[in-house]
Amino acid sequence: MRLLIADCSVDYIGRLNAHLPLARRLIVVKADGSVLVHSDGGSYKPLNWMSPPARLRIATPEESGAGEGVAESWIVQHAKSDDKLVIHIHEVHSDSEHELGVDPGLVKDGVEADLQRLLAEQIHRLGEGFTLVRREYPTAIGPVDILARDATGGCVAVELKRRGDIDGVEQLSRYLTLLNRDPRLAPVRGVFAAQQIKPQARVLAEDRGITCLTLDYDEMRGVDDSHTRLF
Amino acid sequence: MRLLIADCSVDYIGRLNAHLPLARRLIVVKADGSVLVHSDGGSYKPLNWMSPPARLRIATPEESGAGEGVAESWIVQHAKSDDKLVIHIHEVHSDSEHELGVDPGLVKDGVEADLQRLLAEQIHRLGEGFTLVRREYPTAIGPVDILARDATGGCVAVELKRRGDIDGVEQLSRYLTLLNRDPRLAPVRGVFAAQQIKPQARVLAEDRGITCLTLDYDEMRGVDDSHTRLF
DNA sequence: TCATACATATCGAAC
DNA sequence: GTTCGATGTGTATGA
Repeated sequence: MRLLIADCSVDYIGRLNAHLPLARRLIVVKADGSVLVHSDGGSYKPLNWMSPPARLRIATPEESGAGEGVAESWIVQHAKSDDKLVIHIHEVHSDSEHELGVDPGLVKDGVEADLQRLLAEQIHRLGEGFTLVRREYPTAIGPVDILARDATGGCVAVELKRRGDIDGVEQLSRYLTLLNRDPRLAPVRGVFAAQQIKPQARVLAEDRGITCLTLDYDEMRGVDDSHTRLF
Repeated sequence: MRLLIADCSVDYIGRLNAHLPLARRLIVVKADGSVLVHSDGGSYKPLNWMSPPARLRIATPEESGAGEGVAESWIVQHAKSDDKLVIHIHEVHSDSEHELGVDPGLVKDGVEADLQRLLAEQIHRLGEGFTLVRREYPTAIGPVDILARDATGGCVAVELKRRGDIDGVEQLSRYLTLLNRDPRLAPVRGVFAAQQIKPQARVLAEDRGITCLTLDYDEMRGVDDSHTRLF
């Protein structure tokens, strides 16, 4: 990994054109050829970048047709498309190279898959007497997150989201339309379950006769003793 | 901006929990308190991060309950939520501070707005004899990208995307439902136009009687002479 | 390789 | 402030 602090102007030419005027910035060149250009603010998204795999070529200012004051021009070419990042470096304030090695990678907990596993194990949270039919119940347009039966044996399709917005309700509606065409299942009720349900999504869901269920992940994880808080 | 190359383990505790085992990484601390943890690969997204505004506090290993070999523990606390990033630093290989100043910001050209402008100018791409009613036609649930009339005077609503997926079809369906309640417009047909339309989206669109139209942005831009390539 | 679904998304504009 | 829509979305997973 190479780290550069430099006064530079940057142009991206590809799916769109984007230009950065001359300013002092951080430039990161990774081992896979990807490049990030960061300012001292914003969030984790760089001002401009090139995705891997890419190749960095250093051109003279004459070759790149750069203007006054350019010491070096970097041309970062994406390996599989015409996307190109051109960095005109005016002045370098810091330049260093570091060996990092391969990263062991990130371990996540609390994503939708975890919610689904917990709700399947704690299916009673849907209501008294509910039983699990199966997770990822397959349909022609994709798998339903959870299929269950209520106390009276009626079929219930559950769409699970971390954050419940209008798209999730639409998705569940499509599944319900399909499932209700199956005489072995119909009538199928819908439950929209999420850690947080947006008001607009709740209105749409209830308008379509879909039940909304807010899930408390911490509480559900508390019941399941295989997890402990990290900090 | 502070740049650190260090052997570290990292934990994010917030909307979910995420853990990074001990390895050598780049740590960037920005002026607004945001922190990025990058490996020497992947893309522009850090392995772990904290969004601004945030505050960095350095704790002793005893205080943070860190294990063997930890020299310093950084606790990065988000200013407006309970999100927290904890970095246990084992060994520092490089540590530097740099003044960058405020960035003048990015100038973009060629996003969906341009695609919309081009299609409005080249409305014949919808079909022979089409005429533009207006762009951003207002409805109660938001503006329709383009409203047009076909050769027979029939009303046509166009939803425009760079990448056409199922969400775009749902969005257009909502507009069509609403527009068809207006007796001055009904019946209104739908056209789903995108640079690339996903198979799943195409199936759903055609199931709902919506016409799909794939747009060639380069060709449309070629007709329009107000754009020139930068490099 | 391609298609699909999820994400600590981020970012900007409209309201 | 919040919500909605776009993003050069990125990333993992499964067919």
